[in-house]
Amino acid sequence: MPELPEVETVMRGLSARLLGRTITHAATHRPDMRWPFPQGLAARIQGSRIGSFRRRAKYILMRLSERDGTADSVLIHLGMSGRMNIAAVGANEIPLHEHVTLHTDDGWRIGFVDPRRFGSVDLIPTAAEDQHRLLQALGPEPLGGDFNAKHLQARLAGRATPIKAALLDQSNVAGLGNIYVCEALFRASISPERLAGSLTPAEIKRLVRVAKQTLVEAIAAGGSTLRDYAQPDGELGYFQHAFRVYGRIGEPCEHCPGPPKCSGIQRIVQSGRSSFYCPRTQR
DNA sequence: CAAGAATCCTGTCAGC
DNA sequence: TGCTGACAGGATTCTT
Repeated sequence: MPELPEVETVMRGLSARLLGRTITHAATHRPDMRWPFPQGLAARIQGSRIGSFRRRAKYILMRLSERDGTADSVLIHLGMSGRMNIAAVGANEIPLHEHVTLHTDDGWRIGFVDPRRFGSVDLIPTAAEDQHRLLQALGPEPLGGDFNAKHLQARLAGRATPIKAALLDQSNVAGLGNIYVCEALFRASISPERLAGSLTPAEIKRLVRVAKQTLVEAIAAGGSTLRDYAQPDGELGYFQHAFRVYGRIGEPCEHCPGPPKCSGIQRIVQSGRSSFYCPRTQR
């Protein structure tokens, strides 16, 4: 899925096109994705003006202007394969795997496409956004000041789980996914198999620094384009060209001579997910 | 409680 | 070509 940099990029794309527009028509094309859509979703957002956008972890919050004394936010998660298509209003047929469609007063059609349907859409009161069950247990934003060595140290202390899994745990830090955890661990020269509680203060400090750095660079690149991710306007992110270990099995890492002197980047499976790392430089 | 596995779903690609 | 199995950016829920 889209991890934090991709979600941030999608949110910026939506914001550029939709801010201040009115939703003239909304429709759902099935009753659910990861979870059932809230009752009357389409009818409840139809006629609303889009006031602002916010990202929290890998969630997008589209805030609607006040109606009948309360303001609601549309909570969107892109799951693994979710995409937002923005196009000029054209043919009437619904593209394959488009589950929600919005139309704006200035003639744009926004389609939420998600083949695997791990994504979700909910409608919640803006005033209670962070109390939502999906947001309530999230850890700090990785790019915020609250994600620092002291915080991470406290969260990792005594933990017997691999650091890889600890960083994917959204209650420790919210927004890192498989790619950026692999990349951050490489940059910090820490093996994904190290037990979380065994990291030294110096390593934790380094990890926090390079994780932020990786995300900042990825956002600047417009995210990473793998199979099916694209920005709302169809632009492709290009951070995938900057991957140092992700998907690069057998290649030498940037510090190593590579085969035959060194077997290069390896792939292992940890809690069902691929970890890519260099066993020689990551200890 | 904590850690790991199973689960939801579809598409794509490698190998035979 | 067509079939099969592995794998994919996530995160909850179920087992041990």
